[in-house]
Amino acid sequence: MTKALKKQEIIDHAYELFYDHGFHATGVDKVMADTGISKRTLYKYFASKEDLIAELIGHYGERFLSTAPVEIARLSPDPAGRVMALFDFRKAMFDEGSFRGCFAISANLEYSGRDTPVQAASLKFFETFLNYIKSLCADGGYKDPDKLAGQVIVLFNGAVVASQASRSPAPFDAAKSVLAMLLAAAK
Amino acid sequence: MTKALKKQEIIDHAYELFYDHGFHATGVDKVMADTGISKRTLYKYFASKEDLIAELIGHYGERFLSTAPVEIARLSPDPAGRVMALFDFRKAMFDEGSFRGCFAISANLEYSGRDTPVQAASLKFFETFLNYIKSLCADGGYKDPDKLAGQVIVLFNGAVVASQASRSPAPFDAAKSVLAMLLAAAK
DNA sequence: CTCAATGTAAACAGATCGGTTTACTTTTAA
DNA sequence: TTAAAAGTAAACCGATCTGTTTACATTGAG
Repeated sequence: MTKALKKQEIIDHAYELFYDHGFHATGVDKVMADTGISKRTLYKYFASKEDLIAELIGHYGERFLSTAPVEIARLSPDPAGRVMALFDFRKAMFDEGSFRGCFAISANLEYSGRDTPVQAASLKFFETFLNYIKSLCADGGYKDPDKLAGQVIVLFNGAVVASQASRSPAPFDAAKSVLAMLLAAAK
Repeated sequence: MTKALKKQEIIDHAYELFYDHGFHATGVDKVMADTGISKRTLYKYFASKEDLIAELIGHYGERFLSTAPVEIARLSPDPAGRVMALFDFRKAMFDEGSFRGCFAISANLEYSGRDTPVQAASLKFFETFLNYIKSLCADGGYKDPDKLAGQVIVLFNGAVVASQASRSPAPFDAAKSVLAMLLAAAK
């Protein structure tokens, strides 16, 4: 097995464990056991637990960018409808139980207040995500797409967090009703 | 010192520690040492660490309800302006560095996916908070205050989380601009 | 004054934490 | 074939985790 594959294997297992059980609550021993590797190997690929988590956030971002745009374009062939489709996309994942909240938000809050690689990685993700929303707004032909994107991301984060906390996709409906107004005004 | 005072002392110290350093990252030993009590005393007042955290969420809610309405009424003598004043109230705390995110959201996310007293307590807080927003909407004379409150809380949570993650009050401005539209439409 | 309640300090339990290191085996590529 | 690279298992480090228990001191109300 090549280096890259081994590393990817660690990432895949660690990603699921941290996502499901939290960051401080999941020890590196669990990651080792789950992946089936020794501690030495783990620390050959990652300098520290926090560095591993930072890389996982990058992995989360890449996964999002490689799946969301395709699915969103499928949901709305019309570019103008894709901002709304972003919300439908996430809501659908909540409905089917495959969305467990935003990995980057969860990581950021759990390491909140400190300066760690985790903070840097999550801030980078937020920037990437905001840029994606900006592109959706611009391509949709909306006025002042940068300002609109800033409003949309707040709405989106609120829906994600509330859905995760309440284990219900209902907050997405409230968010979508606000978004509809926002989009109508920016048409 | 009476029972109630002793318990309150534990709560006060534990509240600060968990707020600043996170829940799993803060051990009960730290709470003991900081409060200046023995482990036996701690476990006399609280059955477990998770029960302690659940009570802290209740404490967070009480603290909010005993301070926010007063300050918000001061910020906006006109009831119609108090929904917006809620956002100004929190934004001001971010500006002065005294707001560290929502205690209940942080706790809920860190214990996400499991069924603990922490979940129950945070859900109860969200309900209390939503009811407060509903009362602000109703007293402000807005149409369909229950629906409006559901939209407002999503917006609010999004601003809180984004501010905490980015350590900037800027998301509150985006949220406020959306809220202004929302309130205008519900006038 | 006395006795029960409340507190303390500290040992103990068994487990886990992140991280390093040693000794040995397997794989892989020249 | 051989030597380097990469892997393993496991001991070790010092610290921490939640929670229980024991033995003793303080306190306060009747």
